[in-house]
Amino acid sequence: MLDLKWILANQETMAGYLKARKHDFDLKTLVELDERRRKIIGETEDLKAKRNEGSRKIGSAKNNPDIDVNALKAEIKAMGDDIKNLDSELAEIEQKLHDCLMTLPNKLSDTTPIGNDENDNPVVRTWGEIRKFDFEPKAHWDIAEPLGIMDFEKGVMLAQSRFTVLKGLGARMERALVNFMLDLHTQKHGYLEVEPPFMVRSAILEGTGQLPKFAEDLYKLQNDDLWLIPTAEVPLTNLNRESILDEKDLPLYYTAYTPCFRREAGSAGRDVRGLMRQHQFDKVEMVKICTPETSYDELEKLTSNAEDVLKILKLPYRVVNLCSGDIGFGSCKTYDLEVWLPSQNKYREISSCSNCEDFQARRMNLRYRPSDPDKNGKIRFAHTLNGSGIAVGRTLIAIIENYQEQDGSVTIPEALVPYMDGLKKIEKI
RNA sequence: GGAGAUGUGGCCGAGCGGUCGAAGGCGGUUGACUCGAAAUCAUCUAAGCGGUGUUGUAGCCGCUUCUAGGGUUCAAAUCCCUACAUCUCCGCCA
Repeated sequence: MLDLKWILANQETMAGYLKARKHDFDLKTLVELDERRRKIIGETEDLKAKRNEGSRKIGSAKNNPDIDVNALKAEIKAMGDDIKNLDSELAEIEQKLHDCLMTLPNKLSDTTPIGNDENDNPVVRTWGEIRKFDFEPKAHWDIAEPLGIMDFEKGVMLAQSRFTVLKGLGARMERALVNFMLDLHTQKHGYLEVEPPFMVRSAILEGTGQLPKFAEDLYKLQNDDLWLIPTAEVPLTNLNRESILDEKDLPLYYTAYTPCFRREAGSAGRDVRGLMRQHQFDKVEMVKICTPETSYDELEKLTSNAEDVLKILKLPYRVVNLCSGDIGFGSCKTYDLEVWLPSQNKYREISSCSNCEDFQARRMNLRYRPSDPDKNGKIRFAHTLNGSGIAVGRTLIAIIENYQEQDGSVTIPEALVPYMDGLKKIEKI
């Protein structure tokens, strides 16, 4: 959510952002709603001021028998209906205004390039040597199934398509990757490990921006106001919602491993084979809460924290800066990390690191008290950032494909060996 | 699931129909003392919205907010109802 006052004062800028995002939005309605709102506030507040004054008079009439209390009561009571009507009209308008604001996307950073789609995302940097195979590299499903570490049919049998069963060393490596990533972020990068609920209330999803606009992407429980989380960003960012933090306690760094649940509505036909696009997948997430002054530096650090995972695993990747047409609803600036997949002969997204500035903080009323009262004594909204650190299933894919051998075995990356009980290779038994 | 108690500002905690946006304490601010620090003393210290005003964010006026949503009343933190949460006891359960 953006500051209504800011939007009204910068309508052209906002319209520019919307155009760059290719996002339809009727700013005029917003302006009109606000005008009506102010008008009614003026009327209702005048009436209330009169009412309060009258009530105060009655209160003081105890020691002043000259005042006709009954007449005053009748007079004030008569105003009650008007106030009630105006208040309910106001509530209706404010609800509409709020609904409207909640569907408005975030601003854009000056450093977010203008573009139409993923083809316009500039590459910021590339890391690692792409391995030259002296055989035709296979797709991960053609390697994993014969090894007995992934079972796609069983996933479908138990649930539906886009579910997979990991078995044996496949399941083991998934768990090893989670531990490796969490250890890295907690021990080397200074994050606090968190295990949050995997289900959250609607208001929590509104806080991070998944609701109200993207309900069709989420799994909702039938009998409760609870949804399965699509990412740990949701519970982590909301951890400090509706509170006022002290600047001296910032920045806050959180990391969590959680499964993520996504309906993948609208992605029918894409990545239907393999582990690439699942309804349920594991992810280690990083979230930061910080001051506006530091949030872009924190984004660089956050991104490099995610890159470290790939560097240590020696997986070639590149970093792209998402353009205005590709960036997410709630983000001002996003770096995507794309890992090299030999079978597809291209880079594929494995992490997404975003600075949401105060967009989410406004939605969840997450604020902080600046420590320097001379400069910025007022309570301000914090900035929030999130990034995958990183998607575990896709890391498994990347390892299997990049570390595959001609005989169908998979070498285990050196850094992961200690997490695999010293095992160096996954082979056919 | 059953019974009872509780839910107040950044935090703790009083208040139980009007003069309460709310005592007191902690924390924080500024000043005094000090070479400096600690201690002590004094001072200020809730947020949102609307208006006015300065135009870079002061001040002033008003409205709202004491878990949330309803209700009673001229008037509610205070009374009533509902929901949610916390604590205690019982039941159930991993």
